[in-house]
Amino acid sequence: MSVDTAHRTLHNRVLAALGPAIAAGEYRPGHVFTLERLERDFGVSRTVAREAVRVLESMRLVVSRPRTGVRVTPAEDWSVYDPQLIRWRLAGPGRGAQLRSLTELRAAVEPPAAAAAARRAAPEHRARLMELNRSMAATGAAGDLDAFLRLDVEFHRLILELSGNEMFRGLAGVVAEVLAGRTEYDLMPQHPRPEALRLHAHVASAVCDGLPDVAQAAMRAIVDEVVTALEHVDPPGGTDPWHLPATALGTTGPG
Amino acid sequence: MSVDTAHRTLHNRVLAALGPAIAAGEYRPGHVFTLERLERDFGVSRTVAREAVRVLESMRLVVSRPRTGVRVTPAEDWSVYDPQLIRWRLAGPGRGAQLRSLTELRAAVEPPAAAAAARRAAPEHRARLMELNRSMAATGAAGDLDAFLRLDVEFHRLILELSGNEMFRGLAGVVAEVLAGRTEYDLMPQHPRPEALRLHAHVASAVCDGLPDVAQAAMRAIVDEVVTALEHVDPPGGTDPWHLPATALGTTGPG
DNA sequence: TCCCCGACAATAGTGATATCAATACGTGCG
DNA sequence: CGCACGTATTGATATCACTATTGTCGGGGA
Repeated sequence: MSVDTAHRTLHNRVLAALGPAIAAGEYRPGHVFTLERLERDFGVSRTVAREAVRVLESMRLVVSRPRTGVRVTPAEDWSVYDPQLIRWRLAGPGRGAQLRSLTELRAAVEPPAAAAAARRAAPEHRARLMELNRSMAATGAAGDLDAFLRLDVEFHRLILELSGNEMFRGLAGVVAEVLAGRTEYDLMPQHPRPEALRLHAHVASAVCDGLPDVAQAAMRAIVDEVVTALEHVDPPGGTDPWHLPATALGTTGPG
Repeated sequence: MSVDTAHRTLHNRVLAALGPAIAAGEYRPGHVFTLERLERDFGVSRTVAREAVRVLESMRLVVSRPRTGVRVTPAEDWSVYDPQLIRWRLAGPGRGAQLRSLTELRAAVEPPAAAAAARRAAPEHRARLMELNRSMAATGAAGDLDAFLRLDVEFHRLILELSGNEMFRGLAGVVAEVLAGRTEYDLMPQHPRPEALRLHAHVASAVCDGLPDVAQAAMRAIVDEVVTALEHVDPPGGTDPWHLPATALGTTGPG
């Protein structure tokens, strides 16, 4: 999207270099930068360096203290819900772990979100779900995976939005990233599995008809399938499934 | 907590004034500040004003553009998971809505987190749960609500940490705020309800014994009770339950 | 006459630099 | 062992030049 605006300013460019490096763990917790060092390394003024540090500080990646410098914070203190940090981690070596934890988060949130949507969504918005589902079926049958992904993302985003809960809605971007990550790593079959499509249809119609329990159960079936598939190919402590070829994984349906 | 560190720097003080005001909706989306205006209003230098704006920008409360100024963003674009923003909203008129949406989020996440804890927690950490639960029972019986709240918070925090999912763990602070908000507004009885305490015990022992389904069900009972109590006293579009006297609400157990 | 488009100028953020103040860490002395 | 002082580093200010954006104005075409 707004890649240009993201790098429009100098401090954003510093951030785009420093943030991912810290997020990737290239600097141990406790590592200390000095502003002067940042100025030299990035060839920027003190003003710019400090602005970058302020943003990093606001996501708790670093703390800045007089006489000490800018100290890297232990990862457990980071603001793990910061969209920018999520993106940085998804772009780095932590991608697998990040996608796994985000997938579990999805699995937790989307079923209740579907239930809430069935309970609270405005009537005029519910039909859009059915429409989306029809488009998904058509695009899936045609084998247009790109278009299908867009529709799948849109479907899940709409559920989260219709839930009427701003915290649920706030995860729309995360869900989009996870879905994109799945297809990117070939965890998606060439043609979406019919069963998964049917489950999406169930969610849509249950929300339309105002049946929270049905919507929740159908959505839970969707996300649980994704989670168990992930666990199955990735026993705790095992290798990173996102870096294995698709054939070794057994593809799963749309989520 | 670190109130001093939060206000240690000038830009943090500007932030502490501007952030809550924007979060409270005192400035309409589209409202424009100029840096010069901020300098004058807060009596700070341009550097400080800019640093504050950078942080606000990183939580997407504002966008800063040349020739335009610093424009307030529509609320639906805000980074609603930013801990600072959550705190600001909890401190303002949006407190009720914020607590409600956070409670629903809790209800979604904590049961799967309990299941994950039962599946993955390190053996040496599980006993601590039982210990905490015993303390809760003792403190609850003694009627020490403050100490009980601390233990309750600690209990739920531990579950989220033992889940082994960093996104779940990242909600520990949120859960603490919600629990504190509940007691603060007298939604808690003088003595915790025995049934709720028993449910907490069930969660603890199920996690200890590695029974994900039991842990999840018990935790779901805990949080569902809270959510339904909340819905019962606050039909959609109704008045704000957090501002009503406790007697009108019917108190509920620890959560 | 109206509308569209390009150029220009006003405006506010962006970036750089110099300088001083405040602070906290470490050392060494009492 | 504790306190004070030196100093390194951030915190804050002032001021400059640069740049991007937008609104406007004028010209030309429909």
